[in-house]
Parts: sequence; C-alpha cells; structure tokens
Amino acid sequence: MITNKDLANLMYPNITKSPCDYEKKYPERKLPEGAVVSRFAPSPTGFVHMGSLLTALVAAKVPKDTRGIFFLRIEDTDGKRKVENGIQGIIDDLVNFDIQIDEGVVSESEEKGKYGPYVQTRRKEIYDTYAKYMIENDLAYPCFCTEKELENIRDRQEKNKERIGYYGSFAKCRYLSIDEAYRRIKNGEKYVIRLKSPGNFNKKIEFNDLVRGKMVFPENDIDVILVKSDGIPVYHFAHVIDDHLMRTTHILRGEEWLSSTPVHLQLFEMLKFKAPRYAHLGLVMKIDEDGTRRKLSKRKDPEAAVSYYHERGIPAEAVKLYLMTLANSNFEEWLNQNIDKGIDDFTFNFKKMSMSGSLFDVEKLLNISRNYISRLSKEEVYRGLCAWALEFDNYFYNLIVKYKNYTLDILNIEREQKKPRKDYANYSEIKEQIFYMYDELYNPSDYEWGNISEKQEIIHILDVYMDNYFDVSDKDNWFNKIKELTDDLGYASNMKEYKINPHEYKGSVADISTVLRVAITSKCMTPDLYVIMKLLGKERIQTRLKLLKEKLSL
RNA sequence: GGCCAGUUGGUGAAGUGGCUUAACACACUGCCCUUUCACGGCAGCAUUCAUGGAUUCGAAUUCCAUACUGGUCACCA
Repeated sequence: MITNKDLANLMYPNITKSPCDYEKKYPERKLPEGAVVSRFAPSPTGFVHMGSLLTALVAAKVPKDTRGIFFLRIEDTDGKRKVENGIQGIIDDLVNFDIQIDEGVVSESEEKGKYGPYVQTRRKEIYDTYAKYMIENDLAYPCFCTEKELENIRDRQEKNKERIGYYGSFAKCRYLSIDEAYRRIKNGEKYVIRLKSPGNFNKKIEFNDLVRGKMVFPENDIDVILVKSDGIPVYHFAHVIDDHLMRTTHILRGEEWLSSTPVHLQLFEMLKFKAPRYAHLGLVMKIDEDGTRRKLSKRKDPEAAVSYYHERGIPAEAVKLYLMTLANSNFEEWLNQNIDKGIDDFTFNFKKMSMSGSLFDVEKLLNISRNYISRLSKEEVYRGLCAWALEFDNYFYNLIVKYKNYTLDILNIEREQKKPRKDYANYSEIKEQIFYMYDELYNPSDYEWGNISEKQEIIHILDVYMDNYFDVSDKDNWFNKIKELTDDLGYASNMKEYKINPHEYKGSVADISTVLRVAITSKCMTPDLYVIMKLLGKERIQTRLKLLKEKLSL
C-alpha cells in the first residue's frame, strides 16, 4: 500500500528537514508594538520601474514610521526573465534614490540579515521542504497534464462559456490514485505540483485591504500550480512561504495582485501560517497615443525606468517627493506648509492612498523638482551638479571643479532671497543655461537680438557703452548710468513714460539693456544682467564686446 | 466571457448627507510688477461630481441599474 508519505519521499528523497525546523530557524521578530515589516520584492529584469519605485518607497517608509524592518528580496524564480546584472541594477536604483534597506540583498553575491537567503533561487531547499509537507498531508498533488491537454481544457471551457481554469472535474490529475502517481513519477514522467484547493467558488472570502477596505471574493477553487516542472516554485507559493518565514507583516504590492489574493490567503491558512496584511497600490498609468490609459510600461516607455530620471539629473529627492504626492494625497499640502521638512517627517497613511491608478505627469514632477532645487543652498546645488556631471558630462565636470568658487557664485544668482529663482528643473539643463559664464563654453554664432537688430545701431550703442564703461560696484549707480546713456541716445529711460508715449522715443532702456545683455551673453533671456556682469568682470566683458564689434563690422 | 476594482476640470486630487455658489497643487489664459527672463501678486479656468432612476426637506456623498476604464483568469512575476 503506497501512501502520500511514500509519494512525498519519492518526489523529494533528499529532503530531511521539516517545516518545524524552519519555524525554529526563523522565529517571530522581536519588535516594538505596531512595527511593520515590509519588503520590496522585484524580479531582476534589469531596471526598476516607476510604479515599483513607488511601491518600494512606501514599503520603506512605513517601517520607518513604525520602527519596523524593510528588506529587499529578489524574486528570480523565472529563469526566462533574468537579465545579466539584474540584481545589481536594482540595488543601484535603490542607492540612487536613497532608499535604504535593513536586510536583504546588498550585492549580486552578498546579503545581510538573519531571515535569508533573500534570493529565491537560493531558497530551493525551503520550498522543497514545504512542497514535500503538502504532498505528505494531501494538500497538493502531482499533475502530469501536458500543455496540449491544458490547452484543450481551456478551449472546451471557452466554447462552453465556462469559468476558465484547472478546477473541479477539469482537474483530472487531482483524482489520480496515489499508486498511479507514484508509478508515473517513478517512470520519469514530467509533472508539476498543484494545490489541492479546498475552496468553493460559491462561497465568499473576505479580507481587509489596507487601501481598499473590505474586499469580498469568491473562494479560490482552482488547483493552481505551486511548483513548476523544473522544481522551482511559482510566485504564489514562494510568496507565502517567504513572507511567512521572513515574518513580513505587511505586503505592499501593485493592484495587479489583488485578484490572486484569495489564493494566497488560502495557502496561508492551509499551511497554518498567520496571514499578513495586504495593501494593493494603484498602478502608475500613462496616456497612450490613442488616448487610452494604460499601465506605464517598461518596454514602451523610456520614462518608466527610474534610471531615466537619474540620467536626466532630476534629484532623487524630487522624484521621491513627486511619488509621495501620488502615494498620499495630503502629502503635497503638508509639504507646502512644512517647507523646511522632508519625507521622513511625514507620517504615511494607507487611508490617504488613491485606489485608482494615477497618471504619471512629468510636468508636475519637473515643477516639484524646480521648486526643490530652488530651495537648496548653492553648495547643495553644486554638489548635486558635480555628482551628475561626473557621471554624465565629464568636460563640464572638470570645468566646474576648476572654477569651483566662481561656479558657486553663478549658482547663487538670485538664490539667497525670499523668493529664489526657479531656473533649474534638473542638473542636466544647468549647463545650457549658464554656458556663457565660461569662456571655454562661450563661442556664440547666434545672437538673439531683440527690438534693436540693426548692426549700425548695435555698434553705436556698444561704442558709447565701451567709452564710458560703467563701474559695477554698485547696482543703483550702475543702472542710473545706463539710464543716462539711454537718454543721450534718444531712448526712454523711464519705462512708465515710454509706455504712455512710445512714439516719442527710438525705444526704451529695456532695448538698450537687451543689446548689452545679448552682446555679453548672446542670449536675450538671462538672470539679472548686473550680477552677470559683476561675475564676468570688466576684462572679459570688454573682450566680448570687442569681439562682437569686429564680427558685426565685417 | 467569468471574477474584482475604479469613475470628481487638461492632470494629481480634497470631499463619507446641509459649513461645497466643489479645497489645494500642476498646466493653461489674461492683467499687474519688471531693463529681459524667471520669481512674485491678482484674476479666470468643473453651474457640476460617468449616465439614468430611487431614498431624503436636502446627495459628489446612501441604494439600484446601465455605460465606460483598468486589473486578473500562464509551468510570468
């Protein structure tokens, strides 16, 4: 007489441990009351997706608020998905966004923490042990159905408009005798292990989702696959075992998992594990060309990869601020009232999470970034700029290192005031905005002339200016001189008067200033000209004016 | 198709029966400030909360139906 135990031994001859051993090895964590243990559990497909980053951010934030534990687990049970250096890519992204882990994977080969291994393919013996236990206790069974057979079942169900899946009378291997199963395995037939689901589709299962509230689903009655024919578990099985053994209290994941939660809850119960709390987060969406919403996709949307923002020099903190505004609807208002504080000072609340997926709005992100950078000190901007340039623009990096103090002064233009300028939304666009401050980068071919664009008039104005080069040691004094010059040239120095009677003048002091501005920087839109001239210095300005005059005279 | 969820301006959203003639923020538009730009200030931008019914003195808020959108139904996670 062959028993389930014999079958289990045949399937797992080398497994001698029992679930008890693991229960002992991974005891309940000793943490303060209310502490949350959560995790980020991506599969190593190359890079972290914006939606995953949002999940990771929240999963890291909640333990921080509750003095709990946040860990990183790699879910690499699908060999086909694996990508070279995938683990490192994830770690790099987390480091770039300054999301710190208490436990888990820290490099391709290293881990920290007592509840590991934290890479699923390193946990095979654990899964084997539990799979064996489930066979022994008649909670699971081997299934020999081929892909073809499964397809046929499916076709039949579709044709008859029946519910799709391996359940009830469709689950034919469920009713195989132990003897037959034993014999077929002994013969070397391929098989998967399926859950012997005790569920009844007509009964309901309830659970409380942290963001969605009370959820009611039909019980799961599908004999889902637990272990693939290569002996590796599928997500459902690995999730339940891992998060139980790692003593995770809160599962934060994307909405796409919501409908498989009944399977997971069923597994937790069958294995006599205490079920964790679930929070299913709304997906991050994007509008397609045809106007429909869809999940932001790694393959189609370059802006889905978090590395995109790193490369563009958008400060990690700004990206996180933006994601927090998506994650908690009251965050933005809170931040505006507590402008000197950061994410760490804010208490996250599941109830303030949006249930529906939010559209990813790059404009808004850029705006948040612009505001964020405007609040930084010149040193902080300089540091961020250096870090970015070192990685992505070496020439510029060398330049700003060579002229460190000068660059600091440039970055400080109209910064240390109540309402600082908001010129930069990211580090990668700083160079194109201040290039004219560096002779090494200044080689203009286009001058953006304004109202005054006649060569003769420009030359005339520059001549008069150069003859009377005005001292820039005092701003009011300097500008008054400019006004005098304006009057002498027949332009209006008083803007109000000019606006009332524009026809009485050749132009205004604005036009004169523009000529000067363009002559010095080649741009008609710059920050305060006085500060720029002061920083550039008399010599450099005179050289530039002379050069321009020669060019115009040709 | 089955199951589940969602639906408030161009966008993120506040809102849980009267305080809503629907907050706040982004975007947009106009004006003001101003030597340019940026900043800033002011004003405008949903007579209406997917649609239709019901409950109520009163509904964006409760109930029912319909529509639409999204998710899921793999030896993927």
